Amino acid sequence: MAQMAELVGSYAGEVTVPVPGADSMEAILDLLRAGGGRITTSRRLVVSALLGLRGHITAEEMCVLVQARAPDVVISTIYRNLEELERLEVIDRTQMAHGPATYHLATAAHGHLVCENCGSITELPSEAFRSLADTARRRHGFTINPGRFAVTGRCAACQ
Amino acid sequence: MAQMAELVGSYAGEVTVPVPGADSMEAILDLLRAGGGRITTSRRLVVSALLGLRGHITAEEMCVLVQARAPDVVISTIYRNLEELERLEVIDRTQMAHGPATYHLATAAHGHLVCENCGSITELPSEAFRSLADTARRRHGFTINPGRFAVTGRCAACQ
DNA sequence: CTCTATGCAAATCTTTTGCACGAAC
DNA sequence: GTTCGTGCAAAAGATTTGCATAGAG
Repeated sequence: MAQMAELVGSYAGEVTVPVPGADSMEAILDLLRAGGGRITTSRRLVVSALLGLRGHITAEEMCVLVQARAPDVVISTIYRNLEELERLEVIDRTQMAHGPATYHLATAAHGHLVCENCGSITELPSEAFRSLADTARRRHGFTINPGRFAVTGRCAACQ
Repeated sequence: MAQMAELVGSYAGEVTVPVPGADSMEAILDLLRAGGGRITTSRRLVVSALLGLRGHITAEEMCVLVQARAPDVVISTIYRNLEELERLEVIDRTQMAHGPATYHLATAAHGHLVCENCGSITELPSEAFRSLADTARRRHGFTINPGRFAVTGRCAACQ
């Protein structure tokens, strides 16, 4: 998030296209509208909950939050809302070891993909490191620091 | 266990305890026997299937393989066998995005955890990078190279 | 008015669990 | 003989789907 601010800060303020993920209510609603989607109460509440969240959330937890303001919303609607937001790349879905999947805004970039060939840098959300971090901790008691190291490989252009 | 894995490289070849993962039929069966476990037909077949496998496998796929030789083995037994092998750290379990979890031998180490503080190096199985690799490819068309970069952080001793 | 999203209920898929019996040691 | 693992059946947990209707544009 801090890194993100740094990198984004070098642009002028004109950019309205959310890259890589939308992070404001209006930007996300516009994304939903873009493909003929409609803005419903449940969608507004789901997006609102996501924006007011620092971490991840399960579909069931989201359902509880949404139902606090719209009791009639049912969990299958929550799943459909989250599925659509994932399709739009507004959120990422992470399958937990045993329990349910968790969802989170796809904005905060913490890791970096560095191309061995052209040196280009691509930001990667910290959630992408969750599984790696879990394995390192569980098997070795090692705490990784995704913001500190570069993940090397070949970018799309240099394959 | 975690500490042992870190130190393995500095020992001479006398060590017979399989660290970090067992990779031969007898070594794994010994591990099962160690805690009072028993060697049954289904366990033998599950271990055999794992050893003759290059990649990952789901519980259901494993069940099919085992049933080819022992038709009466039921899938709950497969789950229990896999759970036990995971507990013994013979295999790793990876929860797939949507479908079922997959299991694979925890032997091949490809990545490295490097402690920022003491510089110690711990090997990490390439499977630990699966989720990271999938995200990088799916979202950015980027192919990571787990063997080439160091994952930094704090080791158990330097927390 | 048209077409999408929702509520509700049921289905599906994966994994877990209780229990009595059979097998390993 | 004791203890552990298995088969069977049922439960549990998470997610998806069909369908009629309400609601957004």
